[in-house]
Amino acid sequence: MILCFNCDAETKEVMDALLRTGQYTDFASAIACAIRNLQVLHEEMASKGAVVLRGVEDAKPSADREDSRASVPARARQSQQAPKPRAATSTQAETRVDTAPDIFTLAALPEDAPMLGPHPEGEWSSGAEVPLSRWLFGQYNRLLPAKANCRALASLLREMPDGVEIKFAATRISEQAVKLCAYLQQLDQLHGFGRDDALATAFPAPGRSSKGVLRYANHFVARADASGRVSGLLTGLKLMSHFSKGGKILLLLTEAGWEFARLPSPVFDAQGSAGPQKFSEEEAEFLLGHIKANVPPEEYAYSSILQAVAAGADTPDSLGSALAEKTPKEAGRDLSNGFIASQRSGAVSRMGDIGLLARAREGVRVRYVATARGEAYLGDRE
DNA sequence: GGATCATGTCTCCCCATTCA
DNA sequence: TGAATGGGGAGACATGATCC
Repeated sequence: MILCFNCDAETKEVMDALLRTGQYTDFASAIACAIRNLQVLHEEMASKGAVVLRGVEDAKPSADREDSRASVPARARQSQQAPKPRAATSTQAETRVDTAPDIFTLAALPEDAPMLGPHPEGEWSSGAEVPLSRWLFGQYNRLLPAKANCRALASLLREMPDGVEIKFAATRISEQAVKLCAYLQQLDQLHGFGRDDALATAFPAPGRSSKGVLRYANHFVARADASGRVSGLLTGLKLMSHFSKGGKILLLLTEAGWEFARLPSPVFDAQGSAGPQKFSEEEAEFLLGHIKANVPPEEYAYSSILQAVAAGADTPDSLGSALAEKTPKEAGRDLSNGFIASQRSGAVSRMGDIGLLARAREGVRVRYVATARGEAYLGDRE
């Protein structure tokens, strides 16, 4: 895109000086950076009434500083040393976020329900046996982003009550998700969460390639293909609905998406004291009930995996083989082992988030174990 | 400290579609 | 009709955890 604007000699000299620092490749990158900074200033001023610039030392997590260690529980102190944070970068080192960004908090939601979209018609009826290739895409590997994005979409609907344009929503929410990731990484470090439990998994890490942000936008918020077909985690879980108007695709929450967004979150609403739970009991029960009633592919995935595990297919390889053998085949399609592993791993991780299945590590090997909730889920179905 | 395993994330290739 | 583009999917690579 090409934009033109008038600029006086003094401003031109400032831009030349910025380019001479070597930190910007051209005028466009310097201007883009300036506009982003202006946006941050506006948001900070709107929400907090002031902007505080801090040095890198000040920006380190307080738990790392000697004077605040006494207030950190012993278990958490030990665990701070155990897990290594994801690839540290200069940007990450300077990022300190005490709370979830406003857009993900309960306070950002409209008081009354926004206009909601109809429950999307699905291809599969309740109780259908869904081929592995038609389950939710395995790279939708966590459910916490679904909560975050329902909140964020509800927040955007306050400003745009007639529907949020899909590209705007994807861009805006994924940018905010980078800040959320920084906050969640801090919580992971504080609580000593390893890979299986990390809250920040699936969110785009700050300071890394913009492709991670794009991936988050496409996979976890929404994207439309050339034919206008919308995909993504929220669509797959029927928490979001969409419609076309004036050549644009607009997004709305479904009733389930709105209800899910409204439930208090132990992660996003804790204001710096978030505990180790991803979902409250109420959130987990709500999501599970919604999936059982309204999302046949996910319901079938959960029950197939729980049945296979109960029958002894409780390792990654044996579970993959069992699923490939026992789930229906899609005509004219052979699945590679890699794709089966991706589908299996994604579904198992989502089940872990909702408390149906746990990974038990025995040395380097993993066994899948149904939790009490998982056994109850299977019992209810049979 | 190297090897191994499981999983998460990123990149690239192939193919279908669109455009000139 | 060939070039350009975009998306889906598979594989590559990175990371964390553990064993020996």
